[in-house]
Amino acid sequence: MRITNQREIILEELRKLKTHPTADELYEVVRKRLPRISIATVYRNLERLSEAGMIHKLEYGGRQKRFDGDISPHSHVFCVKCGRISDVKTRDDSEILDMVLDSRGYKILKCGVQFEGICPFCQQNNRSQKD
Amino acid sequence: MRITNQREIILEELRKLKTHPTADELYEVVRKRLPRISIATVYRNLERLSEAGMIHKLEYGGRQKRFDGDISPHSHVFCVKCGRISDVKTRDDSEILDMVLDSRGYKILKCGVQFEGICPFCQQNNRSQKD
DNA sequence: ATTGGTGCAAATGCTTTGCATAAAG
DNA sequence: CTTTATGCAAAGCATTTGCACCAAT
Repeated sequence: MRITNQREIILEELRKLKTHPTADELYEVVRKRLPRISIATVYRNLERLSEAGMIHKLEYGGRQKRFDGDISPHSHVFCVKCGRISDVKTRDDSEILDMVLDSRGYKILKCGVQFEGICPFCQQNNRSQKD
Repeated sequence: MRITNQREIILEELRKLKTHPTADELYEVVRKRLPRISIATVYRNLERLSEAGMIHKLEYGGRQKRFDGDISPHSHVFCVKCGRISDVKTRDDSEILDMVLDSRGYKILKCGVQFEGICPFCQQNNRSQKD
């Protein structure tokens, strides 16, 4: 994979953010350093980087995809009100595969626990940040 | 929730299918019984029914949502090649919440294990059914 | 009678693509 | 010099919405 300026800065900025940004949120951040970058470039690079396993693509709640520059093993909670995603610390992940009794002939490549809940902000406000 | 003909038949047909259909796949099936039904009605009802907990909405892989008329506790595998979703039998689900060490102030509403893999069909063909 | 649901078509919103140009190796 | 990536604008696709009409309670 060719190292372009755009690719480098996208990765760098994503790694700085702890917010699991959407593509357009990251685009706004990257734009401060590369004002002429296209949103298409951001999408294309996030795709390439996640294929390469250098970042994680998070798909929750049927909304916008979110991206995580931290690829160390951890789980996520999705706030059903505002769509925010946060980290969840859990015990060892590998126990999960031991739970499988019948996978119907699938070759299982990966597994993960996904949580849904209400984030601290929405608990206080009893409504969404973004709705 | 009012019981309309459309709503009844959508639920009935979804419960018959073991394939975790997308909204448009279900639309094609329902259309055989209600030729004048609109895809919007299918979407609206799938939404209402899943809010009511009568069906499950499955969101995997950033593709089309899939729906499951079987709400008994079970997990799913998503085939990364063709997008098919199948059931996975696992041991008791409640152990998962016990795995949480730190949920960052979120009130956790639900949790689930998600698996990704290659379905038997794609293993044989070494390519996707739909690509 | 009143509320909620439907069908249709148009709109939305996120994401992807075609194409000509530019940069990387 | 040969890929591979970029920027731009347009297209794509799943889903949602506005609105007038219809049906269920």
